[in-house]
Amino acid sequence: MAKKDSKILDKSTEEKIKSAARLLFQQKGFAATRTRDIAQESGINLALLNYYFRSKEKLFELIMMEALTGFFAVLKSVINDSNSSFEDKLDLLVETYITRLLVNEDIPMFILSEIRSNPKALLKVINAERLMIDSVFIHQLQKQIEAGVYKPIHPNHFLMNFMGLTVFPFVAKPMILHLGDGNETEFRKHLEERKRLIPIWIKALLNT
Amino acid sequence: MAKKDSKILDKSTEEKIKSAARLLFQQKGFAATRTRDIAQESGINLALLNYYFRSKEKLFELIMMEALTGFFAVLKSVINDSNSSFEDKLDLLVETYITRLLVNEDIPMFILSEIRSNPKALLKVINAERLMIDSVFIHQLQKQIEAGVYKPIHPNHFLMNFMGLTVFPFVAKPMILHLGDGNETEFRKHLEERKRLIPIWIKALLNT
DNA sequence: GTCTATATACGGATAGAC
DNA sequence: GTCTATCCGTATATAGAC
Repeated sequence: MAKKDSKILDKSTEEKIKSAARLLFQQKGFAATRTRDIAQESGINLALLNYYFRSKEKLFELIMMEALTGFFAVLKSVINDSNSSFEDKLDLLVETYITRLLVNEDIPMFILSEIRSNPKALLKVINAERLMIDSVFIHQLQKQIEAGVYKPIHPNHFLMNFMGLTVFPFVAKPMILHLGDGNETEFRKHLEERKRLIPIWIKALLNT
Repeated sequence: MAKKDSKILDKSTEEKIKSAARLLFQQKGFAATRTRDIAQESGINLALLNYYFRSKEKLFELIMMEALTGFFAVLKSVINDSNSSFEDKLDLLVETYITRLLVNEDIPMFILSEIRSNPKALLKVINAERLMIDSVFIHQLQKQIEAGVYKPIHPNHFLMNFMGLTVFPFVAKPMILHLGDGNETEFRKHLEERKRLIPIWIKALLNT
């Protein structure tokens, strides 16, 4: 934001450090990541890390903040749009998230595992609690249930099912590859298929 | 195994250390856990940790090994039992895992996040790859599909759906509590309900 | 087996030259 | 802004008395 007027496309030092930090923090978590490794990975010197970001912790908070806001930006914009139907939102959410996660597979594990050690981090970014449960999305679901389109279900179950089907494969990828017959490419192919399948499945669950 | 002849029920020092280590490693992961904290938590002295387990790493490997074998013991015994039907296995697996995880909620996150940094750890314990995909359980599913009882589905999708619905809530608990209306007790109540619901849902998916 | 004291290494952070 | 050299706290591990 500050010094982004540079006409050159080369990443600034600051950006190089952030990229490396993102990579390492997301792969290994805060505690297992060494600032020295971040420095090396970004091709700069260790001292510059502190010069730009003051401390490992500050740098981490920045990365986590950006990951969280990025992750929830989509969600927030979609689930409270009153111009689209429940079914539209369902399609859009699944499609958008799987697409994004396929280019950045480590995000869910990163967020979930780090939040476990520091749950307050969530509060800063998603100031609104009950973000999902109070959304237009869920209200529309309840309308549909009242109208008899779907069978009754508790919103929390719906939430668990929806997220479970969509993001769990990314969290459990190593295990799934090991238990199943999967190689990397098979895995990605299945995830692509799930963009289409999950909305269908979710509706099936809502009719059961 | 070695010195378990003690007639006293008090936990041995070795066992006290292991309990504390289990607690801390599972909550915070390997890198964020300090051996000093394990010592303090178990009420013994730091030196004893190395006396019994040689190093932090060795202790961790032991804890992880036990977690993995515990986690997969159930799975292995159930999925290759040829005397029970596909549907029986489904019920039993969901019931067993939710029950166990409700008393030890950190296990899935612990396994999944540590495996990410060290995927080879899996190989040691689950020497058999394709454990799931080559099981009687999955073969029975395919028989049912051939018989027209269920619609075709790729085993990997089935695996992702099954695990996603069952274990994801435990992995994402903090997020789910935050996004939903959940307090701790609601959460547990929903998980109890899911013992009954998930098998029904899975069958619904298999008919879609 | 259990403790206190300590060796040793490592990782985060800064001083200061350029 | 960027580097090298270094400080200093902390964490693992061990020595050695009891």
